[in-house]
Amino acid sequence: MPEDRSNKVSCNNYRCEIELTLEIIGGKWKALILWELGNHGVIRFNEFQRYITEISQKMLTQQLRYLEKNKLITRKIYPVVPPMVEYSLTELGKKLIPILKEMDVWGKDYIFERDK
Amino acid sequence: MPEDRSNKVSCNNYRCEIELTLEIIGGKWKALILWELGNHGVIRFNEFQRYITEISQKMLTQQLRYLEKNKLITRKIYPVVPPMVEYSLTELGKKLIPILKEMDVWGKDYIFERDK
DNA sequence: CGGTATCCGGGTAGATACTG
DNA sequence: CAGTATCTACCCGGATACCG
Repeated sequence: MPEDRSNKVSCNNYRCEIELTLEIIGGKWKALILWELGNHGVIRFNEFQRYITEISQKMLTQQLRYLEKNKLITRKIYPVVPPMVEYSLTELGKKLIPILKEMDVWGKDYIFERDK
Repeated sequence: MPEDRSNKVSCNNYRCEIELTLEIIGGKWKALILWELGNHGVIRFNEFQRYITEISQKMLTQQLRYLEKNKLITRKIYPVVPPMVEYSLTELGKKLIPILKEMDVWGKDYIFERDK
């Protein structure tokens, strides 16, 4: 799975933790997934598809696996028929939410200031 | 220049300001460039190449143009020989630095917690 | 319901050469 | 010094089909 760059983080200098953080929340979907989990607490797979309507099944699965592997979310499987899977934030993942909030605030201010 | 996505930000819902912010600081180099500007104040083109040794000339130019176009940095040209160009943060760009700092802090904590 | 597998196009980023 | 120009490789993400 090419999504998993956790072993090839290009850390050559002291600045690399920003690069690391950006690798984890970067890309088109991961921050949005974390944001929704921050808002709703627990989300099932098909609920994600309703919250983030534009995402494909493949990308959703791929990004959820990436976030799980990097310990930002947990995946809880209920052995029922039909299958039921719930996703939620880990403690590490929860610590990211304030940063996402600030990015949201900055983005709103940016639009306002840029267009003045 | 395909770097410029400012006209095709995929904003369909209320969450899109995170997406917007991520488009602006996302990718491999932009956050790093802003971070260096936050540290040093004013940076010349070839100084960037010393601070961020892995970046190619092409990508540096491309990313600087993108950031300038989106009003996060200013480009000051001195009409001298040899040419001298200085880059610095705009007010909008400066507001981004605290977020980058927090991403740096989160990244360090993440490494620590993840490996426990 | 919650996934996998496979194919495919387009854009990102690298290498190299050249320039005012 | 501070860039352009061009050519190329790779991989991200979309579409579609299938499965336990």
